[in-house]
Amino acid sequence: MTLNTGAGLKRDRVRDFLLDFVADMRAGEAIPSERDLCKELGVSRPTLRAAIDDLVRSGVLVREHGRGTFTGPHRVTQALAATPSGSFYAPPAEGHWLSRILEFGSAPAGPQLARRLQLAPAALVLRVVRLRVVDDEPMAIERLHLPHLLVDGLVPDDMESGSFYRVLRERFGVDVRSAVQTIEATVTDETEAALLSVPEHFPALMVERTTRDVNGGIVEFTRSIYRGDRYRVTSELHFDAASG
Amino acid sequence: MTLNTGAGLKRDRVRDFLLDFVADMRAGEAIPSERDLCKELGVSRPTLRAAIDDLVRSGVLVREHGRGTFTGPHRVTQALAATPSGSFYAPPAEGHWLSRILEFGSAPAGPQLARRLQLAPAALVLRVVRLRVVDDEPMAIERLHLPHLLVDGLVPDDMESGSFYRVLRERFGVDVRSAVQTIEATVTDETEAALLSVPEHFPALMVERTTRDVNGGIVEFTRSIYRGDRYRVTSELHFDAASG
DNA sequence: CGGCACAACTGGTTAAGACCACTCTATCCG
DNA sequence: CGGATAGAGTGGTCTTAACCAGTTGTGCCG
Repeated sequence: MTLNTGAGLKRDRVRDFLLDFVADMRAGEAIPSERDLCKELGVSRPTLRAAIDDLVRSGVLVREHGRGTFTGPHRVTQALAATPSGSFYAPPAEGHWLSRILEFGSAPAGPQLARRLQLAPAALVLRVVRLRVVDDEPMAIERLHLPHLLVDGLVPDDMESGSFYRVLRERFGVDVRSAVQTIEATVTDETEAALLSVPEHFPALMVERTTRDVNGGIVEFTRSIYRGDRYRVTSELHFDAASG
Repeated sequence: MTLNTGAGLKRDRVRDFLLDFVADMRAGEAIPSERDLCKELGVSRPTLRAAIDDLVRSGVLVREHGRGTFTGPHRVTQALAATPSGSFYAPPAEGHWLSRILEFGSAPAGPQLARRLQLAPAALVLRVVRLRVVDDEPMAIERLHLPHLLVDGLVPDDMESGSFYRVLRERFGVDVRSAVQTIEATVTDETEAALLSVPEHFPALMVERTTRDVNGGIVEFTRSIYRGDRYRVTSELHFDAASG
């Protein structure tokens, strides 16, 4: 167990060594302790930690304070192959989609939300935060905001499974018609990373969506964080003659 | 010039101090040297560097080896406000869009590209790599691949400015009609970071696009990297009665 | 007067060691 | 027998102290 004597930064050589070392381990297995690795590789702990930092950032390793450092729960390459393509609105039937409700309650809109939902700032808004899970793998965090008046009587169970839009239509007579969404690149913050089981600063998509009903009234404003390694957005576009 | 004595990690306090310090500086201005800051703040250099690392990762500061550390060329909040919304196909007329051609040449397709473009692996493919620039700020890296047969005689100048799709139509009789694109979250690698003037591992959108002409033939396969702080994708969606 | 070399910066990397915070386990005491 | 506790092991943070590698300006020498 020794380091390549090749050129390059020591930190990078340590990183590459660890990458090889980890390659034929199963997910979630522990690697040797930092102090042991230092002795075996003949590098200082800061150097070793810098190498591990890289691998933690890229999701290969996961640290647990007081317990050890473990191989990541998944490989990114595997993850990419499993990515469900399709629109955000019609997730593929494959896999067991579930929602874990993290937050459910009403409060006054406040200035920002009031503008987004075109309500008075004092109007009540139902705020729901849910974790979307497919086959026991967290996929996304959705933060939904709906005018409370529109969905009075909605209970958390309504959002645990099945189609929320169907519930809106059948129970509340709200007929969703159109949406404007913006997609942008971001990275996870601490809270999001923990919920999605990915490292902090992991690539992610932030999607903001404003949905309107048939009358043009705003039904919801939703801000979601999707895991970058599990989600891709596919869309088809058509051009008319004037485009260029 | 001294540190808050508040609780929390020293690294975080240094980071917050620098954030304040930088707040009323102009873009591109130099901050004091690391050694000076250490003395003035009473922290060790690794601690200071860890704090600076955070700010470099988030784009607030930019390091230049041998020269110094500078405030980022932009503020993220400013950048978000200036983000051009709209489709990828009709960038707003505002701002001076330019392209810097980085690569321009033909080569055999090879197996992967052949599949993407539905060509024989030995067929020639024109590969163009260009940096899209708006108002002197790099925005995106586009890697285009076109069947060489389709665009024989295309020169780099054709892609420097104006609409590439118009050139295709007027010069080569290629009438672009539809495209399928996928968007996913990623972070910049070393090369991309350098070209886009952002830190490595900066949030970015990767967009893959396959474009077809009126006859259904494949015109191009393009893989682009867009700066996450400068680009957002907005789309409008309409539901029919069956959706849910 | 001009070009080249050196010196004095800058950030970049690595080392060795100390101490803190958290987790787990094994042992001791009730 | 069971629960509390101490200790050993883990990662987390911070310090001091070098040396390496680029950049830039100054001053000497041709």
